[in-house]
Amino acid sequence: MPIRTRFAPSPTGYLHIGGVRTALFNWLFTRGKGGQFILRIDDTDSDRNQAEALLPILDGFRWLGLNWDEGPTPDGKGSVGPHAPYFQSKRNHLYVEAAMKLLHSGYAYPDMMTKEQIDADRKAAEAAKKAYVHRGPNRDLTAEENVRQYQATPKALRLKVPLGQTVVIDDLIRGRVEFQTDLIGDPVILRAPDPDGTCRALYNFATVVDDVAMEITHVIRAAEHLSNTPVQALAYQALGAKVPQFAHVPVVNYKGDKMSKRKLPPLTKDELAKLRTLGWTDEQIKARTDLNIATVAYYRELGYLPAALVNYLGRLGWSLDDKTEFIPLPEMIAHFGLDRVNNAPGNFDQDKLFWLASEYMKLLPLEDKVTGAMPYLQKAGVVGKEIDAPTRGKVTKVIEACGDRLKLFSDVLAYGVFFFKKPEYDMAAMTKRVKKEGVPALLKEYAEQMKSLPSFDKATLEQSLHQFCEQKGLKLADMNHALRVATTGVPVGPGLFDCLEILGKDEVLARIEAALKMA
RNA sequence: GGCCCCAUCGUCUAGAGGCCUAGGACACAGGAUUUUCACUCCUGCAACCGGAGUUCGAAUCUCCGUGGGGUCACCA
Repeated sequence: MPIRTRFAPSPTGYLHIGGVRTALFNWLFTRGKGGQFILRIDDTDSDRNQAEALLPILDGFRWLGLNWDEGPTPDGKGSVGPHAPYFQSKRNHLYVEAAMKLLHSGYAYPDMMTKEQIDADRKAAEAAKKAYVHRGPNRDLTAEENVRQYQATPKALRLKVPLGQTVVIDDLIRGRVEFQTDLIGDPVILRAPDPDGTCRALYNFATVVDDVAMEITHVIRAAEHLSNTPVQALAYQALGAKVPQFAHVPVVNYKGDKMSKRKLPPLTKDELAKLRTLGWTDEQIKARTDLNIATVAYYRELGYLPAALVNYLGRLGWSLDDKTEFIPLPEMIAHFGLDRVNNAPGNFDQDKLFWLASEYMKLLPLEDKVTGAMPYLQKAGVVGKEIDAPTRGKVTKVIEACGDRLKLFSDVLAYGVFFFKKPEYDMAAMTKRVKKEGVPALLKEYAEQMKSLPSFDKATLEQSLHQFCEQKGLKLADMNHALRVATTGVPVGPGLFDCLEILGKDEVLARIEAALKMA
């Protein structure tokens, strides 16, 4: 039997880091074993703007390279696969059907107790410091009688939890976990009818019905679902279906707290500042409620390589061996196994992700770096929408000059905006490097010399500056700093001679002149 | 509160009784190289939650604590 796993995101409008990690484990597991990975949309309680809220999730998956064999169509409007539709909101009739089957076979019963009664019982149990275990009176009636009552007055349908049993879950990550059925209240599987007459299923039941229908063999999900598992296992049994293998992966924390998708941490001042330097306006930032350190979109906007995020997330809670950190996707697919997934929750560490991003960037071909960095220059407004050959050529040179300094695509702005617009002078650096005793005169003199240079390539420039310094009895560093700040405005950047060559003679001379006016 | 899960450097992890003086990586701190920064290369800092037990021997097994988390909905 082929391995089939699934990931069931809710259309929330963004792809959460923790969710991706879980999805990735599912995906890796099937890709390594030749199975199928299914995307099923868990939209039972929200039907408004569904496609719109789903798209960012599908886009995120595509960006990361996590493809699905069955699930929604790329536009999020339809379904592809033998078990369509893959939207739970479109599958309610199947849940009702399954619930009716359980009612007729005596595994489920209509609960005639009123909400008031249940609440009172619950309070009484709490007062007595005992666990409240719901058992509706109808569970002791015959199936025929329950069917009759349900047809007369449809109420919420509950699963009849067997008494005095032990449910054993052999979890692929946790090992053997046992639960006593006497502590599990009869769960509602189908709600009482809505005003319009539809009876909607509850998550715990819908999931089981879908997993059975879609022939899911391995349920790999977040550890928070472990407590739901016995109820679901009971539902499988009642349905007469084979219980799948379960694997509960540890949750992802952030600074020690759960990186919950329900309470996304707000952007910090630094993170906001970062986006602003990329050319984002406050309105644009505010409009993107999905931008947040816990969402995939945030890293995408900052110019992280998707391969780095995948590598990072794959290593969070799973290890290949005692030393390997850099694990490209093909290797991860080949070696991933649930047996090496950790039990303890892990903390999401932006530093390590950043480091991996730089490692992947180092290996990226120059052309790809150019393509990846271009949108940032465009967004900053220093490069037009249409990229002509000279522009692309210049950007290529800039990226090349940036070298390993470029860790994220957005770094092109940090290290290279001044190639595309007049420098914004860092006054502290100006004071330190240019407005110094004797420096303006030296700059002026060297500028004169540059005018007569036979060519303005970096080798010639380097040689000429060395010569100049030697004649003047200066250290190269002195002129270097002064020239850098005078021509780029800032104290850090690509190699000086790279900068000068890319800027070109006319621009360099003009900038030195401008800087001297300020000095 | 009941039930369930978890517990090694600040962080991610290796470790399935002797290979552990606890290894690697990120971060951090020093240093080397260098025209700044980045890269690279060295070096350093830094952990088995506590207590009993089992054993010749325990980070590893057992029990009891402690701490953290999850879950107990006609939410997902």
